[in-house]
Amino acid sequence: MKRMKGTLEKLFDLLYSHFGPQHWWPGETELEIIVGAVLTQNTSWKNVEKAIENLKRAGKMDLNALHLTNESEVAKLIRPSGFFKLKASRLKNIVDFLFRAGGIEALKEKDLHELRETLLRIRGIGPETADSILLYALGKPVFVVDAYTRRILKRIGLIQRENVSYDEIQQLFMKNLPQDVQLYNEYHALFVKLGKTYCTKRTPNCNSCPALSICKYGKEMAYVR
DNA sequence: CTCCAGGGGGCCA
DNA sequence: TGGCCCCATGGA
Repeated sequence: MKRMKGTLEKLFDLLYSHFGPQHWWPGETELEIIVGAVLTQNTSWKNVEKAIENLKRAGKMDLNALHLTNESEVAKLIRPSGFFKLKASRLKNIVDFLFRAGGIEALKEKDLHELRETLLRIRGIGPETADSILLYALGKPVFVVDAYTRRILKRIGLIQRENVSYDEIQQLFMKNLPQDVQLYNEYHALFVKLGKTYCTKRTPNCNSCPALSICKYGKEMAYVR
């Protein structure tokens, strides 16, 4: 992997000037962000919204309430987000952890590296979910890599292989950009925006993309072999 | 009808 | 490690 200081900043500027600030994560509270991070695993955000709305309406978007609610009841409420039994179990795992940790606020004091490792040990919390929680709920400078990120990087030619690891992509950004929470927040959100709008699987070329300069720009260079 | 969506874990070579 | 399969609803 080559060094590419400057390149990623320019890509960010192109995205930001085209789409503007994204005001992420789409959730009102830290708990809601964490819940959303689990529910959106391989699931469209539209379906996640319905599940979150169900939880709110039932008065369950609250750490204590959620902790006291049994798993099958949670499963019933989050049904629209798919994989509902699996996700009810995963939600219970993270909620129990938060409860035992003394609440979300208490987590912010912990060492970032140790906290990430701890989150990754929870069943159902993988790298993307952990990093989403760290960045968007806890305000830690961690770059989130998701399916859109991969697809966009691949399409504009910044990565060439199909099997570039999560950590490899994350390091690409974190080693070449300042460790800035607000920058990482916007960058990932902008990738999702571009991904949802013009870089889906159903739009395999960039011809309809108004941010075409991004594609042309990326294709001139390859950074990850 | 088929394909896809802001993953993660288990299993096997 | 790396590839496959499973989990499941709702929209295109």
